Amino acid sequence: MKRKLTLKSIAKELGVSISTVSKALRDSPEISEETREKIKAYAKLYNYKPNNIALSLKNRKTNTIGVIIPQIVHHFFTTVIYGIEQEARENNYNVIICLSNNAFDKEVLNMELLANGSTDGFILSVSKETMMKEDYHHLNEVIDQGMPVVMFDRVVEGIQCDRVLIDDKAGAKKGVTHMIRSGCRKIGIITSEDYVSVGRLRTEGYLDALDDFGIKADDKLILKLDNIDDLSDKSKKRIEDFITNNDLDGVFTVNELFAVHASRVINALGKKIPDDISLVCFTDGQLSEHAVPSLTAVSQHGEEMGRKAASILINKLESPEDEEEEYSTTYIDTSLVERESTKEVTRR
Amino acid sequence: MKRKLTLKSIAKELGVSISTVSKALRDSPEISEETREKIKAYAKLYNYKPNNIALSLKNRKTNTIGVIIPQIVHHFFTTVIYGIEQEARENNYNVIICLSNNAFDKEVLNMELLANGSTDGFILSVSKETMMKEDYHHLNEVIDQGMPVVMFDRVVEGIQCDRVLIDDKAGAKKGVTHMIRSGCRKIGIITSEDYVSVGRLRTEGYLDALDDFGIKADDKLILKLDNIDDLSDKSKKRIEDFITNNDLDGVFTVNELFAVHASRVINALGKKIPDDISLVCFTDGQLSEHAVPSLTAVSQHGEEMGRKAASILINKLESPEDEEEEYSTTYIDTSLVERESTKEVTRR
DNA sequence: TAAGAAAACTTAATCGATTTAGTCGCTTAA
DNA sequence: TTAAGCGACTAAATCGATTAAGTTTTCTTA
Repeated sequence: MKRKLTLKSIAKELGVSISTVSKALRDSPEISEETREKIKAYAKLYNYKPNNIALSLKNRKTNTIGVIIPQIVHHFFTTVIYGIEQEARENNYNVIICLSNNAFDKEVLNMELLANGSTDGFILSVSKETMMKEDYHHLNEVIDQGMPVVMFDRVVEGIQCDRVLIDDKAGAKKGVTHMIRSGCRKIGIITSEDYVSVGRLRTEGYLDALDDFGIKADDKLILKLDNIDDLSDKSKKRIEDFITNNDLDGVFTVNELFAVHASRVINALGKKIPDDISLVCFTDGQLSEHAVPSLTAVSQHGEEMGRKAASILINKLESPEDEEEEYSTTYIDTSLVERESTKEVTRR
Repeated sequence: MKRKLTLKSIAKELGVSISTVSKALRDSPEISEETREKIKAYAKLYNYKPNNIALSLKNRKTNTIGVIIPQIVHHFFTTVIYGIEQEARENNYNVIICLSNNAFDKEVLNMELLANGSTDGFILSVSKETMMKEDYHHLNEVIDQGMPVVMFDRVVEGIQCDRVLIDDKAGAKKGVTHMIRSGCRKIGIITSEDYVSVGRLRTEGYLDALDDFGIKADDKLILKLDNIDDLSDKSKKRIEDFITNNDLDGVFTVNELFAVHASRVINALGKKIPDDISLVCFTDGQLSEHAVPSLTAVSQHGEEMGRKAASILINKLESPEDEEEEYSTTYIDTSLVERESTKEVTRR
């Protein structure tokens, strides 16, 4: 096992000082052509690579972005990470990913951990528990220490940071509008409790769309489940009852999972999608694409979101410290992917 | 914006030396009770946390595991990461995740990057391109530098490292055996070209199962697609032809995607699952669970795999350096999840 | 030819922590 | 009386790199 090369070991081997080696490798004009070439040749031959940790310490800069997300086992987040990765790589940044598992304590722990020198800034989507607790001291702490934070998707108010959001309201409106245009008049929504911001906003979009077409909203047609990330047996049951007991001609859901189960229930009732009931969901993932029938979905463009968040963060990191602090909110547009679960809109 | 506390700033504030502060915080008996209490109180009040980067440099240990995977947008890998995360957290390690995107160059780049001081060891699943190229110099390099490596899922031979594998062959055999027991006699397999190890092994398991029941294998019933991670239009077409042109009563696929498309094709042909054709796939993910009909699947236990890989790596990292080097290969068992796409096995 | 400049290096400080090897004053035993 | 011993600290080296501030040595040039 050979030990890694360091400036010191190279210096010793070639009989020069450490700083000569360092300068030679960085093409300093202070070092003679001859010495420079010799050192560079040696370094190349033995594949010298500077130690990142030492550089981070010296420069007080890690060139690393910390990403904290509720859960990775979620297709949307994986696409966001992919976007962050891309943008980071292009700008010579690394990415450290930590999972909060939707738990407040773990989110706090992770942030403290990464804040102690491991990262220059954060990109995060707050956990559900944090949203319920409304305790953001960990966020304020790192911001206080001068680390920029960019929140995405699940954001909270009152924090000094940039925000990148899916335009949930407009997206939901887009989906529901499509259903109305294709002929639906009694559209139900399967959403989450209001404390999950995305649930609330998507519900608003749904109501907006109805309003635009002069359709009166009906509370009975709004089903609020308590967990947007899973599909518990209890939730399944509630979806079944919801669809069975309301004579709907369209169902909009705030995620794929709810939609897939709705599809199953509709099927079991002997009704046809989309002829009897249309189905549209928020989030365009594997399930929407491959379900039978495939689902018309509001696509979230997670990759673009990740790229945007990373680009904003890197920009903050590279701009002079004492610049006027301003925080932006960016909306990432959604698009509607039409598939088999909706009827065609006939345009005149 | 307040600057982070350092030992230096605390020392200055309290009028003692840096080493006194360090020792006091680590409860050294060298420091008097009184001084110790004073320093600890101050540190607690202002929430002092040591700088991880400095510690890493000093200790030549980062307590970080580098994970390199082909792609995160893949449910199986996300579960593995989850397992790694868990085990790492419990042992006070951090996890850095990097994506290779199935590209050789990026895999090399990532490893070099992380090897320069950022991590103590690696957990990786090699990219498809690396497997095709059979170029493993980047792996040998980090191993040469004394960094332990654990390979999982997609492993290659001839590298000095531990391995954690899904028992692909046994798993496939389990799935196919189940189909045979439930009455299938003409079973086709949709797999990948042989250079992808998991594809090859699963094909072997399929052949084994047939052999056990004295069913003669038929090359025409084996469809080898060239990309196991995606479902290209070309692959779709080949699946369609494969199912249409062979009068199968069972189809086994090496992943979910192939199965979902097979299901669609079978449906379109007007055949019933499982009455006319049974369907079993490797990998128990979202698609198998939520498809209609839901798919009987060979479950891979990714989380267990991740935990195991992390535990092996951490063990290596914590054991004395000069210990006899031995490399293990661990198989993670699979289990069969029976769902709607297969008939029940009638036992006598 | 001697002072000044330029070339080519080396020394040492620094980042933030740990740790070994001192230092200094005070007590205690021979 | 004095050296040894001890308690309570501090100084300095170290991890691996960068860089400002020296130090030589050689070359110009008045």
